[in-house]
Amino acid sequence: MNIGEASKASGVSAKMIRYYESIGLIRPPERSAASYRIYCDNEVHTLRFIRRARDLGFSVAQMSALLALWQDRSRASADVKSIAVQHIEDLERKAEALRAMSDTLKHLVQHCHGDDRPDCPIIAEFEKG
Amino acid sequence: MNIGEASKASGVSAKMIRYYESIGLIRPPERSAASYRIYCDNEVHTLRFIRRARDLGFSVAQMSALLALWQDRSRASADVKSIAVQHIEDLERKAEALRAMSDTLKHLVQHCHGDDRPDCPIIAEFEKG
DNA sequence: CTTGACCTTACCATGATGGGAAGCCCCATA
DNA sequence: TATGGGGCTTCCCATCATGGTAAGGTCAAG
Repeated sequence: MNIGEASKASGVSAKMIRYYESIGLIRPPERSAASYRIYCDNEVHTLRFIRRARDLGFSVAQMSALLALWQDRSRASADVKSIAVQHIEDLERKAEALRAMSDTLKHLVQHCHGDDRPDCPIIAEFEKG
Repeated sequence: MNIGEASKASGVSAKMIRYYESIGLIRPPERSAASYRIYCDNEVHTLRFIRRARDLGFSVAQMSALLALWQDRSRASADVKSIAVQHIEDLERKAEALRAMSDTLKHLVQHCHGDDRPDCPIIAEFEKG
């Protein structure tokens, strides 16, 4: 299977597959005589694992840890859980920060008449001492 | 006022002040004989404006538009409002995406016993076909 | 054999920020 | 007056995950 097919089968772009290989997240695959990367189902399986983790916002470093745990038959589920819990906290902290910004802005927007006049509480807020 | 003092007075790091200048968000200030940047209250005022907008998550491009509107005495508040409304939508979309990720993960975490056993629905989710 | 689709590597860009090095400058204190 | 420490300058590099592009090799179908 060429990289294009592996990409389609896994949902990870060819570009990112090469990138993940270059940073050591995945192992270099076999190569054809013409230096084409050749993937087997096993590797596509790994790529799908990566895609799912990535879709949940895990960083490359976290994915690397998760992959190691995945391949460790004697892993403790507690180890996986602690990575996930940590990540949930990160996600919630970030979501909360965004929410706080949008709440502040919504408040300002509500008080902006939004017409042809220059008077604007949003600008006033940014300008204030 | 040197860049360090302007930084303290505005809450924008010296590094970022130089960066904002380099990309044209702010005008190059006067220079001393020794090429030191010299800022006056006016410029610090602008920097504070920038910091407030940045703290609400506006991009440099948006801040540039907001600065132009700020300095335009005949602006329509509708123009400011529309930038803000657009940004609120962006923020909410991003917050929602993070929230969705964390909800999915929380669900998985709840079903992970998190002990010494390798059995783990989080890993299982990433692995599944 | 040609053509088009695919692959390879290598480099550049994003956005906002920080880090660091090399060198110059200014002020206060000994 | 000399010196030391801290601040300033520019320039380059790194982040993080991703995309783009260019130059060149390869493969398969017609």
